[in-house]
Amino acid sequence: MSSTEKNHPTSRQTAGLSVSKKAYHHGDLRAALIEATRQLVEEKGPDSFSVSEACRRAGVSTAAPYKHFKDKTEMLVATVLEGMDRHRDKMLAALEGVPEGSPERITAIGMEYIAFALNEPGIFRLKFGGFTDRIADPRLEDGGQQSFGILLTEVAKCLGEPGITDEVRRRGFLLWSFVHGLSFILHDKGLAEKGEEFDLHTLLEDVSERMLS
Amino acid sequence: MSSTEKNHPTSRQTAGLSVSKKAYHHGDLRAALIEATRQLVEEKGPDSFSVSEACRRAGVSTAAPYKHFKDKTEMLVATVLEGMDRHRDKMLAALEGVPEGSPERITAIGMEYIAFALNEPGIFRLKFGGFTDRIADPRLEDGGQQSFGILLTEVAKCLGEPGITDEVRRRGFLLWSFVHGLSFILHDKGLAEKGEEFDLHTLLEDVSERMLS
DNA sequence: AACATATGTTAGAGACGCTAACTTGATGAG
DNA sequence: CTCATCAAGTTAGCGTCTCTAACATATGTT
Repeated sequence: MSSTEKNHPTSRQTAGLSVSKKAYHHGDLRAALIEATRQLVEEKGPDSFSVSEACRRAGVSTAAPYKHFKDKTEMLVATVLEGMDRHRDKMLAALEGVPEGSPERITAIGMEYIAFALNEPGIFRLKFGGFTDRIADPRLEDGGQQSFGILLTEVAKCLGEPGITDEVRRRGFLLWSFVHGLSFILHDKGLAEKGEEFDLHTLLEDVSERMLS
Repeated sequence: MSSTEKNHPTSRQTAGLSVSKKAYHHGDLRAALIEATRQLVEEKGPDSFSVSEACRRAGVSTAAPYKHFKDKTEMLVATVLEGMDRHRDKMLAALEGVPEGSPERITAIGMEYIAFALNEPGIFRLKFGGFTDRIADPRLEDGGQQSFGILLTEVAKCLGEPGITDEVRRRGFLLWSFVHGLSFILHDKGLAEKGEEFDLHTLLEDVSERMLS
């Protein structure tokens, strides 16, 4: 996993926030709290997460986070954003070496989408499970659009379209819906119940073909 | 509309018509609390829901619910179950008058699924957004299986298969994934953003045809 | 009428979110 | 080097929340 050491300035902030802060007492409490939050969200589930417990894990007082985050919600949002970054990077990495314009690129994105839901169910749920519904943060919106944009680009190439046409957008939307729903179902029921009944890769290939033909 | 619930001796009856239990102090506090919970979950969102506020709305003390529910989680689960009953009934009602074996029955189910996500986003999120992930309640499992079963029955008839064969299960699973994902996306982004870009009924017809052919 | 039980109440413990006020330590100016 | 400044931590405490314990009362059975 991401070995966030105290000396490494690994806290890559997304646009909009102040520049990287230097190490004072703790080192990089902001990053440490995000990591603690991520762990707890995975271990106990997003509903059972508490700021206090994250503080205990980070070894600071319960008031410390409020020097870095406005409130609990912003702390979770920051953790979600960090997860979205990783998710996007992994999807892009999954495209490496796969021939341009091949439908296999679509399934590669889908497989990575599903993998994220299964490997990081807590973050997946925070990102897509409705937690962000009532939060108006442009960074959340941008992250989602970026992921969708990656898919649309591949769909356009697969269909031989010159760019993001209406037809591309429509097909992409259908594919996105399917993969999104499939991820949720697998996330809910677990790989054991449904992942063994159907081979995921075959399933994705099947759907990609149906949607792109 | 009958609640098909088998009760253990302590908890008598869910809300509904066949109230074999007479009115004591309140009348039917259990049903009142479920209704208050449902309202609050829709108004404030599941995350902001508190038992205390439901008590205020029902006009009882904050300790009263614990005579009817083990804890906050069970109170929310009861509310979700009530919503699942309504959801299932509405899906069945949507099939009335639609010719047997026609793919229109598939789209009718899908439209009702989506309608639930849009009309009752709070309950939808509680049911599918991961809240029930760590809760092992057979009634939750049964409810989901029932809805899936309705779809599978229609898929079998559409494909002309004798029963729930492996192929039916596979096609149904694909359709379910798509509708599930579509509901989530519309739930997230709202009908304004995506529902205007694409006509939902046409979208569903399109996908049904692709999946069933 | 008397009793047992279901259903409500008040009081309070313990956890949590968050704020106010104080303390500490790194940094840069002179 | 000294010191003022300010970021980043601390403790103390308020209000709210979940849930329990102990008590009070309605119901309906006998």
